[in-house]
Amino acid sequence: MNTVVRSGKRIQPIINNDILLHDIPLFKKLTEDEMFRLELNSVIKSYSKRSVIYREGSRHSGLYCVLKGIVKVYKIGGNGKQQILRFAQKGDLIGYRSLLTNELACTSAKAYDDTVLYHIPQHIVMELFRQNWGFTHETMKFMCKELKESNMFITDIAQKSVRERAAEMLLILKDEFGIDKHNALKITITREDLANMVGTVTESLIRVMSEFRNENLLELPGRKIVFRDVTKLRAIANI
Amino acid sequence: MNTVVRSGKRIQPIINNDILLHDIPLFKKLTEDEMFRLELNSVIKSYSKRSVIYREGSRHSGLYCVLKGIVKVYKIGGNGKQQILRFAQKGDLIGYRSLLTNELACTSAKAYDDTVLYHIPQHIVMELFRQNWGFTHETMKFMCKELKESNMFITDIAQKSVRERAAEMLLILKDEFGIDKHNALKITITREDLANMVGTVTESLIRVMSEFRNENLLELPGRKIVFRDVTKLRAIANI
DNA sequence: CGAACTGTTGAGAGGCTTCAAGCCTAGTGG
DNA sequence: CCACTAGGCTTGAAGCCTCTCAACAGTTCG
Repeated sequence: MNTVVRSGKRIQPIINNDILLHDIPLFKKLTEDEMFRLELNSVIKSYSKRSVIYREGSRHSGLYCVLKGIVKVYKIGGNGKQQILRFAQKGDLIGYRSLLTNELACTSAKAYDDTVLYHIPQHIVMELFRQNWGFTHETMKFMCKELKESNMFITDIAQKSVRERAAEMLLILKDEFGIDKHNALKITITREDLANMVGTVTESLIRVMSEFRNENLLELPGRKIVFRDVTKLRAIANI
Repeated sequence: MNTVVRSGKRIQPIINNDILLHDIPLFKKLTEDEMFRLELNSVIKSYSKRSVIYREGSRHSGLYCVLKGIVKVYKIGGNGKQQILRFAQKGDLIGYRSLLTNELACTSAKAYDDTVLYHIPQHIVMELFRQNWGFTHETMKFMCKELKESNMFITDIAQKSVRERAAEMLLILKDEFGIDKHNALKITITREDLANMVGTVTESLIRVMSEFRNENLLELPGRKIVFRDVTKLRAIANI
């Protein structure tokens, strides 16, 4: 049974049994030997909330896999405004684009929670790609998922109103991060970040959220977002 | 020297020396044997202008590579409006997403010109992926290019004005399809399609184009688009 | 406890869409 | 070859959605 305890260059003492590589579909494709070589060469890095993992325009040679926490992946527009492209969580890959193309990063990534990443150096990833098709295929499927979501998002942002997009984004967050027993979204997100996901300004997003509250679709106690009528939200989102 | 003349199932007589597989970077990665097997199993398909190649929601088992012509890849939004995601031309791949994930197509593709495609059946592509890392890597790099462009486009469409996006899109078309000796865009594109690329309605796009003409940045004789001041356009695009 | 950040609401301006009407042009059929 | 017609192109007017600017309340954290 492989656990990160076997990891060669364990630099952080955070690792415990909550975090197991074999929980992650991608790594299930590896043989015991490959796994051993991987762990011998990879590094587990932890990031405290709000710390930057990499920045647009920087070079980072390797692949990151999220083991724990949430990573915000975003781009800065011409006017300095953030556009959030996705939130990556356990099992998700980040930084693979510049790995494959040897270009500079075209996005930035920031820890949204206290986050633990698995960093695999470029030559190891490339070696695995060469020798293990299952691993490569799994990575390609992940890329496809992102492409599909990008295509959907481009169409939405070009054609839907802020109200529709906001409803849709709330439902996406609900699907990705889940809700607790009180129907409250598990991820805590600021209004500004929600606006930066939806592709609008904070004030507009707040206005729409207030509408949703007045229509009894949401409750908004403090920073929580509680779902009260998912069916109607889905109708508004027009998915 | 491999040419398509060697192709096994040559169903169309269109093939001539203009179209050579070895012109395409992706296929340069294949060995002579792989190339032979590829040509033995693949089909060259031709599509007349405006004919549909595949439709959103359909299943198409295989990979298409554009040999000649231009393919419009788009998505239909909730209101029935097209959002153009990209134009594929010689050497570009289409339809690889559903190939890798075994899902239904999430976009539609239509021949924009008289177009010739190379269709490789799924099992052959998968076989090549397994055995030839160069081929796989080339494909992954292509996917990365699309992801990068998607990320940029999402940020632009969320943050820039129609005027800025229109200028940028014209410059992108100029880079991708080139201009003739009179500085006219080589691709002929309707105002509606331009609007569907930019993510706006036809009327708004036309108004912006008229502005550009009045500011001596463009000439618009008939259906042509002639560039007169690329520098200023670039400034407006705010890249 | 106070500073800095986040959330909220209002008012006003402006960009973009919608609807409507007419012109142009490319392709078709007689 | 020409007339015709459908589809593409263009402009105007009106109104709505969204953004901007501003002020203030609430919250968090050192």
